[in-house]
Amino acid sequence: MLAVTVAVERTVYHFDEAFSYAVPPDLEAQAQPGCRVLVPFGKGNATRQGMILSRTEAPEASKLKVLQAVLDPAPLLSNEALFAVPWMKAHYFCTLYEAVKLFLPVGITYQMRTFYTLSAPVSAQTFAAHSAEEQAVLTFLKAHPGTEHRALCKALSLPPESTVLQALCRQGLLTRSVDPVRRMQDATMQMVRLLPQADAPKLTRRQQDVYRVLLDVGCASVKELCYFTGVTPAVVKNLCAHGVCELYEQEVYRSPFREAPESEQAPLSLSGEQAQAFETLSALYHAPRAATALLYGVTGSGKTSVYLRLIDQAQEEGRGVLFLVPEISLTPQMVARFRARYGERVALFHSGLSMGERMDEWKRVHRREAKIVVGTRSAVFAPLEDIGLIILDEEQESSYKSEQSPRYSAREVAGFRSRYHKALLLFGSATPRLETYYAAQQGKIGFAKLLHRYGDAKLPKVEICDRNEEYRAGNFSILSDALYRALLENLQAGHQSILLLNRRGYQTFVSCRDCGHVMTCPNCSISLTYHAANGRLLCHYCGYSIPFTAECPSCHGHHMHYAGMGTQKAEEELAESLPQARILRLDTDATMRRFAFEEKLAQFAKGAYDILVGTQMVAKGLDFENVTLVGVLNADASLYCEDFRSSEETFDLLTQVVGRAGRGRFEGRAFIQTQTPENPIFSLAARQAYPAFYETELAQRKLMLYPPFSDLCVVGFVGANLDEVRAAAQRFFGKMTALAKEAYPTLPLRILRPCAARIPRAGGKYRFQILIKCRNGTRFREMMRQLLISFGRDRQNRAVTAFADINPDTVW
DNA sequence: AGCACGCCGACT
DNA sequence: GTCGGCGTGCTC
Repeated sequence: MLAVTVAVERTVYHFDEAFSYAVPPDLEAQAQPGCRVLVPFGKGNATRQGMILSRTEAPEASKLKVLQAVLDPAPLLSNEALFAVPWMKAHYFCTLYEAVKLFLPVGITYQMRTFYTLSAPVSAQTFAAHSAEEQAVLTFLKAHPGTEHRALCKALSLPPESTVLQALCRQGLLTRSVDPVRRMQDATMQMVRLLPQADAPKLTRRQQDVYRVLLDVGCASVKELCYFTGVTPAVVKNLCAHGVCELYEQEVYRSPFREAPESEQAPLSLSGEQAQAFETLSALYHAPRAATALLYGVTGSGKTSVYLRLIDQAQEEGRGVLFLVPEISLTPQMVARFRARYGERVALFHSGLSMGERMDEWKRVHRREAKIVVGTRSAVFAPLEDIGLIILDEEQESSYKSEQSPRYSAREVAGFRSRYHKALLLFGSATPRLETYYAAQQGKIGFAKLLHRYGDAKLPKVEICDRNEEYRAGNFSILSDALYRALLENLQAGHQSILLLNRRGYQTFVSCRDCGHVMTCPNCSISLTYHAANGRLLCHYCGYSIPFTAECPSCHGHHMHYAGMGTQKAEEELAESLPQARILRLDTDATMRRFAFEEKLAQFAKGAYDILVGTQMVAKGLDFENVTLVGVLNADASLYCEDFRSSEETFDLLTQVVGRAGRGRFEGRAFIQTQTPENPIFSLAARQAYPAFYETELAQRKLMLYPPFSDLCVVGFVGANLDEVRAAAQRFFGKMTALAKEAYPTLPLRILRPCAARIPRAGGKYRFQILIKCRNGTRFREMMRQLLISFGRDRQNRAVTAFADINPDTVW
């Protein structure tokens, strides 16, 4: 007897597995792995969706439940995806179906909807025996059989908690059916074509116009035909009625591209250094095995040209390409460049697409009509076959890691796919993560370098401004004297400026305005966070805390300071000190619509503004000729936040923002405002000296046992009651230490005690965490799986949910 | 997460 | 003597 294993939707991690179902004979042919199905599940045998993972043989006597229906005529998931699903579950502690969903566009999902119909005509006697409300339901359903639950409630304005429908079903008057409904239909276009035997009888003038065009082209969309001939659709319809032509539907794609591609096949000319990098990477691309490589290229060295040359090559050989970018660098210019070069072969995926656009781009890739996928994190799941090349541009970006369940890393998933396809996985960056550069240096992955700016453009001159001096002198403005003067000069010279307000981790750390001393944890080399609730400074890595005092422990001054600053306030202050300047403010926050953002940037490019103030987003990717001055208002904000990656992120940010100035013919200047000018990170970033930064930072990581010398695993606990959350975390900690000792004595582990999360309360729920320094291997993940399952099964933890995240990119 | 089974208190 | 409260346990 044929059986299938099925990933069932809406299961919970601690009882999730591939469930087996018997396949009735009539579904045997259709029940293929990769097809969605409906299955009975649980005590009540409620219908649920599932995904067939594999076909197996079940013993004749087994009492399996039976598959109800197969929803897809052909598999939606490839063998690769089916293979990846259990892999995702093991790595990211999600359910099988959660993993399945990542591979599908949302629009393609079915929703289970309840429909009501009258079981039989209702006699007048029965009708009269019911309440007014019930009578309304019966009357409505007589007129509109098969009405969906929500529509019915809306039409009769029934309250959501109403039990009228249930009651009528119980009495046998109504029949309820639960059916799957596609969330998003295929888009179609109405087309018209000439019928073969059509000899034109007497036609009106307008009909003749249409007929003549159709003779020419054979078929056309009704819309276009009407536009072309200047008639209304009625004329076309009439023509069809005369048997001259016929209407039909054709599927069309909802496209995220606003314009047709302008074909431009500019030949790529590579510099000697670029050509050499290309040769190195090309050799890895052609290797018979999967390969990983780092393309380390200083800002402005032209990494993109190398990428494009590699993509050309993969295209010529007919292999698929996955090009991933962080959200912020997916600019319209970049998309246009890809479109111009590769036309319709490019599919685009990013968060700004509508559900329909996303689904249709997915379909184009699934049908092999597009072989180049460009997109952000989730594009890593695109249904590409025969991948030859995967590129992760700006690989250090934290947007490659999902912060919601399933907490996958696009880097790792890309690694999985490159191994499956024996493809080249290429990481590109001017400031790679330490882990990646380390692997390249150790020879674990390929290494190509671009050490010179293209065309030998000069780096801007960088000045580091010591804010402490000025604070002591009473200048608490957001602008240091030097930066203020430079802005003024730039304004008078008619050049533009960019100011970065570093908001990552701002307002969390405490520092002294007199001497610049930053309060850090003695155990973790991480800055302490001020908690107003108990008036203490806290370390979220180890739980260390001290009472907050107004006195600086270093200089005994009394100007301890922990306030942050928003872009809005910065803009106001700026307008006050430079009233003649036209200021543009840009926020990363999703509050701003996509178009508004693009529009404003275009205006800035045209010179409608003098100064651009913004957050992280202004630091990366923007390329304006006339920008000759860049200022970082608060370089420290991201530096002393409680994350071991803060140095790396700050270095990245500063390097990028400094690279924004002087990209055109004018020489650029950059100003970095800081309270800790003695920190070597500033002069290193000013010189774009990544290798030197890498050496110092690597030594730190080794000392503190941080990546690449270990992996970090965060176990998070969430619940409405603080005591219960704390107790649950404590129990987990106890179980884990015991299990580690008994069952995994050889596993390298350091389990830190439970403590409140960095954001201890969010969405009305309390959050605790346990931090573990570990080795992310099969055995560690197996141990974590056991712990999470037993946690979920323990009655005591009912009010608390737990999750695990290995190597999260941002502190929770 | 749902859903049913089961064992105690307020009603016909 | 029955309806239904929610505590408990299972999900092919």
